[in-house]
Amino acid sequence: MAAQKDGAPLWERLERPAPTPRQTLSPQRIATTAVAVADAEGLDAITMRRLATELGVAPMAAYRYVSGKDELLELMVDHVYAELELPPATAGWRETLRAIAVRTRELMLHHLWLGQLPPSAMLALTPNRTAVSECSLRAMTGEGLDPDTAMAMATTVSSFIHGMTGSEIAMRQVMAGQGWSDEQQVYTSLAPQLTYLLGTGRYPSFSRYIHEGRCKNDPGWQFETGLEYVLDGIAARISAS
Amino acid sequence: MAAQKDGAPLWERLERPAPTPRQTLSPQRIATTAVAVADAEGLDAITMRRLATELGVAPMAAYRYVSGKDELLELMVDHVYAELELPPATAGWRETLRAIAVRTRELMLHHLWLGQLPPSAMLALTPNRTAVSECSLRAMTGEGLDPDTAMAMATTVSSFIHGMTGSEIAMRQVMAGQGWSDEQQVYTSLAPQLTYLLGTGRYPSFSRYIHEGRCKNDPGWQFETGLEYVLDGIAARISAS
DNA sequence: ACTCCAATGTGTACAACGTATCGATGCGAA
DNA sequence: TTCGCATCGATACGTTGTACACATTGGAGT
Repeated sequence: MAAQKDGAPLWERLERPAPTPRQTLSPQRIATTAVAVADAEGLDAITMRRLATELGVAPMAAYRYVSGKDELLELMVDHVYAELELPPATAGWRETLRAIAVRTRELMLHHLWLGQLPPSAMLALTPNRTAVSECSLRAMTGEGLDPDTAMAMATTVSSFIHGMTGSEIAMRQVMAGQGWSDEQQVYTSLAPQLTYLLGTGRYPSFSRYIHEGRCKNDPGWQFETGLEYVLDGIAARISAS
Repeated sequence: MAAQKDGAPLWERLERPAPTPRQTLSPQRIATTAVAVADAEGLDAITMRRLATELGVAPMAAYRYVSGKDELLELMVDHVYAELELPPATAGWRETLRAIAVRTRELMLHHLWLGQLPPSAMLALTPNRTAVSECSLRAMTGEGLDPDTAMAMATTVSSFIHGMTGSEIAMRQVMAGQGWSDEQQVYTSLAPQLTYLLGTGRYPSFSRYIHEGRCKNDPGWQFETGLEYVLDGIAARISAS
């Protein structure tokens, strides 16, 4: 618990003036370099030691600013979510949710490690992340919905985003881990698994999709198609009330 | 690569007869004990060493059956997905998808570690897991949809399931990590973060939900409500075609 | 201008992890 | 019985997160 001189949460500590102007280290610098490393080499490259060397500093130095690796990840999450540009308050609920969905997916694809976060960092209540929830929640309550329904709708879209993009990221991750660059190459290099399973003849529909599907290589199409399904379902409930 | 005497995938190796009847160890026994440990103490408790002591065996013994920790996780995943009872082929697409959704959620809540899997295990193509995909895919193709659309619809529901249940699990995980048992206690013990953020006044809609929402403590309601939204959206597309 | 003290970064250390390597052992075929 | 191989044991290495104690610094109060 080296980081907190009192019990205040990370974000409150962050907003009061820097304790001392001397520092070669700061939460900002820690966050940006950690994000740079994670973007370039994946989440596994994020090591307290690696971070320290990257900062030109002793292994334990960063512990003055984050209480441990979990808080480091929270810091990174909040840092990248600042990139996400929120739609204006004048936009309709559907445009708002769609924009947030598309941009969240882009954000996650720019920072693949967002798909591998441990539970604590996954639902960490960071300011910039909460701002996104606030934005979609406001869009729904503007339709005159009660808070519970509004939240359920926003959460539904959010769950779809993270589920869909999460598996898209997992796919890329596995690809990158093997050095496969082409997505078609995955289906042929994953072949030992795939051809065996399909060869059992127990998965006819799945097999048919593999052989006849045309959009296998386009996660973007799957994402936007599915997103419209979800938004349609929500729209039906709104117009019905 | 101690596990494969040839390059065959895990599941193919599994189905040919046991190499030798002597063994005190077997993939089955490894899977069941590993799942038992993970269920009781979380995924972090799954250690090759811990697994070995639990099996009453030397630390490296299990490497004879799985090539590493990743394959161990795949084995565990496939093992628990065998529990999932699939709806009959006679059921309609909506009943099929709903049943799979509800039961997948139950499965994940019975095995919380399913929400924390690394990317490789997350999208691992295991037999029992593929059987689930096959089932929902068959339900959709039965509606006369082309393979791509059928897959997009099945994937949409699947993404919703994993996104929603994933964050529900993350919540429980954080609770369990702190020893909080009551869910109401989370909202008051998460207070340092929450009250600070809400105190800034920058999140009015979010704040209103926290204070006025009534279903905050019922993830089951959120799940089933959101699921109906998603299914409604899909139904609209099916009847429109 | 000098002192002091809290804030800051350093150095060392430990337990636990995944797993490579090699040696011991015991079963089944000959 | 003997051979050979599948199986399991023992030991070891490099890496991880982080606890702990120490050195250093720079500004506030005298």
